[in-house]
Amino acid sequence: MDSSRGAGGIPWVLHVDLDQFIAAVEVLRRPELAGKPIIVGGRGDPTERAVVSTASYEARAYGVGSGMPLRVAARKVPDAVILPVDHEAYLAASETVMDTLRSRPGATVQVLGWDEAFVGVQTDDPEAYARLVQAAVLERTRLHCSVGIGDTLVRAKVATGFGKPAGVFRLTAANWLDVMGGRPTKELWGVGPRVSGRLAKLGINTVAELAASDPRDLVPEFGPKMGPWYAQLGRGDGASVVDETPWVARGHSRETTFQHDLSDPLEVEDAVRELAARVLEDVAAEGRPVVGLTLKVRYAPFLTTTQGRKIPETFDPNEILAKALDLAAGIEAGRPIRLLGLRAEMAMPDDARKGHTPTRGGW
DNA sequence: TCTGGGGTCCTAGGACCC
DNA sequence: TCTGGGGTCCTAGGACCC
Repeated sequence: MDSSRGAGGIPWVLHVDLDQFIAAVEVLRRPELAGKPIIVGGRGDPTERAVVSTASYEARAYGVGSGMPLRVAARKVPDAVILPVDHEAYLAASETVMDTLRSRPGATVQVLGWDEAFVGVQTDDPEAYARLVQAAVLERTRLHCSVGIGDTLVRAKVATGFGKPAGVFRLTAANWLDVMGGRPTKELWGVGPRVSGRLAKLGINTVAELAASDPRDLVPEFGPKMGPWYAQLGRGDGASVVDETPWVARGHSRETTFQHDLSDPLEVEDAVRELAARVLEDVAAEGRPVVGLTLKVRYAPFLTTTQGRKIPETFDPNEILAKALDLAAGIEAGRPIRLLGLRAEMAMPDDARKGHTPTRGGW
């Protein structure tokens, strides 16, 4: 979008990713934890239904990782320090990091999450620039980060993994296949276990095989958009412009996993009311009308269903609550419920960033 | 290993219209 | 009567990311 800013040099994409971010923030305020296996998740109680948000490298050595049930993690690392998630602390640290990235003249910054961002910059020495960024972030926040350098967003993102921890790695069209070609497709950003399994059924197991595939051959399996997108991903190609247009939320949702499955309809209704109140708080802060509602229900043990409805634009909390309760009337009576979720979709402003690239989860 | 919480986007199929 | 061919909107579900 804007490649004319800053000093001379070639445009590069940097992907900056904080190392074990959440665990590192916890160590900053409790230095005595340095070097110990730290697991952050839920309310910090390993007897509850919750999962791991982040584990320190010391805990990862025992096989603990993000998304693992807290109970299982605690069993694997008996002497782990288990801490509750503290969103505010991570958000504050994140904002300081992003500020530091933006403060460099000519840099465009696209935030992907608490602990990572793309930085667009023009320079003849991207490695030197990356080291400057690392030093600046370390000085300002005492946090270490790794930096991937690429000629596309995808290559920069994938490159970061080779730089961890606290390193720098460059991936371009010139070395993409040398580095990635022999690796399984699952290592690509946007290819998970399902898609890699479906690719394998087509005889495509490695990145090189995906890169060499004809996009048209993937359409019957993946559809007109995702088929060609996966082929492009295999080559590491795609967008190369960092888009700093502020992100606009499409909607807000809240969900709760109950520590004990709910069977009483009155308890269910209370839970829906509470979810609605929390969702409406977030929506009200946006100042945009609600145009749709979706209720998610997980019946024990794991059967999840969703029910959604478009609604006429409204700001009225009572109306929205009434529609949410309407949806909840579709819940099967007497069947134990493990999770309830409510999502409100909001009207989008005309100038919001469009999804010009089919990706999920942030850009 | 018995699975959070907050997001995004894509796809398929049905309804409906001309 | 043995049954067109789009186009659009909506909903449910799937997949992935941090």
